[in-house]
Amino acid sequence: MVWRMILIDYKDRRPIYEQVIERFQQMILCGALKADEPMPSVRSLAMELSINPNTIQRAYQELERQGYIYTMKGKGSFVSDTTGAAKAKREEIKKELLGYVEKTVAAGVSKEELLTLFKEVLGVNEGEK
Amino acid sequence: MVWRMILIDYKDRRPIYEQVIERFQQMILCGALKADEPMPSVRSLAMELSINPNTIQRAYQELERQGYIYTMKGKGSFVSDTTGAAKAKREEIKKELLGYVEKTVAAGVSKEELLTLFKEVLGVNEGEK
Amino acid sequence: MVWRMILIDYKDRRPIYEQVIERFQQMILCGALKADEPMPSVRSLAMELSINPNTIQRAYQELERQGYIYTMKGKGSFVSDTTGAAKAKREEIKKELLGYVEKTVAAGVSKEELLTLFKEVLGVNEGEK
Amino acid sequence: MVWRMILIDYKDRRPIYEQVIERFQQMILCGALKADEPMPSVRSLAMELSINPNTIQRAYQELERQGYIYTMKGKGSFVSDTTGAAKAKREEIKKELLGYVEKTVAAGVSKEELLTLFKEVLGVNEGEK
DNA sequence: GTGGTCTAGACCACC
DNA sequence: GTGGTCTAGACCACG
Repeated sequence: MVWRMILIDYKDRRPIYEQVIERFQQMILCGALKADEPMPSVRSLAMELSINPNTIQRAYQELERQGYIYTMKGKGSFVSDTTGAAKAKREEIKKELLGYVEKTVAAGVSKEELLTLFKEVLGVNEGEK
Repeated sequence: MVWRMILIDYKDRRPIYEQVIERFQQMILCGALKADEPMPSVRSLAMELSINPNTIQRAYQELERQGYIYTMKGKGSFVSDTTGAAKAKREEIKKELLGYVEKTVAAGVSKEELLTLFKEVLGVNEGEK
Repeated sequence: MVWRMILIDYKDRRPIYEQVIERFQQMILCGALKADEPMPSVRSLAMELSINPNTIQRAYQELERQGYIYTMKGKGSFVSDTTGAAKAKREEIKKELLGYVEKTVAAGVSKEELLTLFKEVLGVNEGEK
Repeated sequence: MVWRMILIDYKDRRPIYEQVIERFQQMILCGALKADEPMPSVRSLAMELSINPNTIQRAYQELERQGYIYTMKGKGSFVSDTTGAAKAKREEIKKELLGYVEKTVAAGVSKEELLTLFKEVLGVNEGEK
């Protein structure tokens, strides 16, 4: 069962359903969940996570709306083909990053300093020829 | 009047008082507001932003609790000396960045790709001939 | 219902929300409220004490910030595990005591006299034949 | 000038006039200020402490009401004879202590533990014969 | 049902 | 004038 990879952080300020959505997005985009693979049923996942089924239901609805999964009545939900969605996701990341950088720079951190931080976190040494 | 720099985004999901807090944190950390400078009074700022005084009050209390401002009863609130706090803030940014990068990588974006994005956003051309 | 133990003293100069905070701190630290036990809901406690829900809400937020309780959105607030916090609290008490003793001594009361007072109040007869 | 001993703590939550009152009470009770000695004038003390004269005025009024000083029109304020007041003060301390101890015990600290703390703070070794 | 945010308006103590 | 507290009542998101 892959679903054990879904972890709820109750200390997180974000609602549970949003955490579930994000986790599935990640698993689908990174290829851990392949296209047309079946999603766990709402009831079973809810039970496994000790969460209200309504919450899972809401997450699935949103995932379907965003095109990550599709639903076949009476059969269940399945992973969509998201080869095209990856590009959209990258644009989203860019946008998010931009907003974040703006805030950081506004707080008085120089761009050079920020870049150094990025490299440090990513573990990239560029000085090597 | 510097306070015109406080802008409320009603489309933002975050509560108003949190936006106010963040904005003042930025202005104080980047040096736009100097130590011992008076903050606008709760009532006046509330009126200027067309916001309830209680909301501003709450933001100020949190700013005081975090050490960004201090208040003298009957006189008003003033900017604290935060020369030392800047370092703590940078550590916080680092942590935030780390979490963000983890999420992005989890979604299937390679570290190299991410670094390229960073440089693009920061407008830094490093390897350039 | 344990909540009847919360008593508001309107003659007390301190604000209501602070009294509520202190009372719960005591009950949690002395073990009257066990970890993971549910706190009364904001609305119900407010009604029982004939107090505005906002005031209780403020107390709960502060208690959460101080780590005495945690809250699950839509479900309620619960008592945190504070086995470690007890030590910190004792240090705080020591500090408070020190300040108090300093003031008293500054007013001209001798240390010996003070100690006698302490014993009297605590009901301890130590040197007794 | 003895008045340099008056220190205002702006971080203290208590109002300034109350701090002034307490400080003078201490100095009078411990004998630093003798009976019939002149108090500093409202204006001069206000100027020295960079405080609004109204605040000093209020403190003096309260001190007079409590019998610590007396005022002669056109001449100024003077320290009262407070040999009898010392006893009253001690009773007040007892009461304050009692309330404090009650709170501490309510928080789960044992009486024995508290007494040990008291001795430690007071620097009294009683084990010696 | 729960907690979280916000408004409008009031009263207080302090300076 | 200032900040601090409280009330009454509303709306929202969450489970």
